[in-house]
Amino acid sequence: MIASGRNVTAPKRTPRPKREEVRARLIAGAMQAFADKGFAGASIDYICAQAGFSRGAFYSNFEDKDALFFALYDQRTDRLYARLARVAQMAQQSDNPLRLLVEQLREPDADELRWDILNKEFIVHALRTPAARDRLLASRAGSKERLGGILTSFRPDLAQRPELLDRLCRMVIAIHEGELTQLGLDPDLAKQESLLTDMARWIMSLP
Amino acid sequence: MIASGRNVTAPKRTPRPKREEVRARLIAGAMQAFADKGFAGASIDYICAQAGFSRGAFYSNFEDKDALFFALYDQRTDRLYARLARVAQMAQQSDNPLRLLVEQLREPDADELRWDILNKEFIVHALRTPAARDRLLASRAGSKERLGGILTSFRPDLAQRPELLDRLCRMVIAIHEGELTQLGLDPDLAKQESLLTDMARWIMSLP
DNA sequence: TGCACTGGATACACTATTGTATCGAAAAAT
DNA sequence: ATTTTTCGATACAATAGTGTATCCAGTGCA
Repeated sequence: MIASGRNVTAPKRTPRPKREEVRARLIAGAMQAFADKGFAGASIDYICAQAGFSRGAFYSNFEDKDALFFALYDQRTDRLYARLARVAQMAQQSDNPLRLLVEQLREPDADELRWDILNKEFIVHALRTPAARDRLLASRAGSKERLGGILTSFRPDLAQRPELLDRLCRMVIAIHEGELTQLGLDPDLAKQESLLTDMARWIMSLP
Repeated sequence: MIASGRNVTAPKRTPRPKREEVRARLIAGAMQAFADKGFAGASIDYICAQAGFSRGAFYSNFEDKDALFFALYDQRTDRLYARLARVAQMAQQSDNPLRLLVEQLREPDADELRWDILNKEFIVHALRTPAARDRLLASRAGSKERLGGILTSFRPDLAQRPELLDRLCRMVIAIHEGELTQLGLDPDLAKQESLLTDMARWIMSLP
C-alpha cells in the first residue's frame, strides 16, 4: 500500500519538501532560534540549521530576517485570535466563563513560555522600529477588541461604558503579560493560581 | 581665581577623565546603545562611540559586553531601590500615600521609557541565561520585598496576610510593567490616568 | 520521454565585529 | 626632575555573518 506509483526506477532519495512546508519549518526554526539567541543574536545560518535547511532555502523564501520575523509574528497572532474566538464562543454556554477565559489565557506550557520570550523580543524590536511598531499596535488593537467582546459577554453592562471596558482590557493584558514574565523567570509560580483569577473576580464585582 | 597652581608650562590639553567617570559614561552610552539596537545588536564599537571613547577604554574597564550589561543593570536597580525607599518614607506622613506611590512609579518620561526597553531586553536575556536569571530573580525579589513594605504601610493588616500581600505585589509589578509596555508603544496613553490608580483603589477596598 | 522551470544547496566576495598586542601620554611616586 | 605606573588609543589578526551568483536535483508539463 506504500507508494503504489511506478516503481520501475530507483526510489526517490530526496522528495523535495513543498514550499509551504519549507516556510513553516523555517518559521518554526526561527521561533526556536530567536528564543535561544534573540533576534539580533540569531544568525540566518543558525535559524536555517534549526530548521534543517541551508541559507539558500531561506533567501528563496524570505527577503531578510525581518520578513521572517513578521511571518512568525503573524502566525502567532492568528493563533491567538483563533483562541480568543474559541473562548468567546465557549463562554456563551459555559456556567463559569471567567474561569474558562483565565485557563485559556494562562496555558503556561513550554511552547507558550518560549513564545512569550519572543513576544517581548518583538515588543522591544517594535519600540525602536516605527514600521514594526505600527504593525504591532494594529495587532494588539485587534487583540484588545476581541478581549473586549469576551468581557462584554460576561458583563453586558460594560457595553455602555466603553472607556471603562477599555481600561479593563488594558489591565487584563498587562497582568497577563506581566504574569508570563514572572512565570518565565520563576517556574515555581506555576503552582499558584493565576493572577488573572483575582482580576476576573474584581471585574465581576465592579459596581 | 582659576587654576592657581603653577602656570609656567603650557596648559594641559587633555586632562584625562577619572576612571569612575569613564565607567559612568560607558554605562550611559550602553544604555543608549542597547535601547537603540538591543543587546546583541549593539556592537562594542557602537557603545563606545555613544560614550565618546574607543574600544580600548572599554576593554580596560570591563571584561566583555555582559559585564557592562550587569553594571548598567545594577546601577538602575540601585536607583529603583532608592526611589522605593523615598516613597516609603514620604508615605508615612502623606495624606494620600497611594497617589504618591502611583506618581512615583509612573514617571513616564523619556529616560524611564528608554530604560523600560532595556529592562525588557534584560528580562529576555535572563530568560535564556541561567546566571543572568538568578541575578535578575534576586533583584526582583528585593524590589518586591520593598514594595511589600510600602503596601503594608498603607494597609497594616496586610502584614498578617503574607500570601495575599505577595500576590498584590506581583499584581502591582505586572501592571506597572505592562503599562510601561503600552505607554512605550502608544505614547498617547500617557494622557490617561495610570492603571495603577485603579489597582491602588482596589487594594484599599479589599475586605 | 524529454525539456524547461522551480527552488534549495554551495561557493564566493565583502563587511562587521571581536579580542589582543602594542604604543604613548598623563598621573603618580620617589 | 626623573622614573614608574596607569590606562585610553591604535593596529592587527582571526572569525563570523551577509547577500549574491551559480549550480544542480526534482518536478510538472507537453
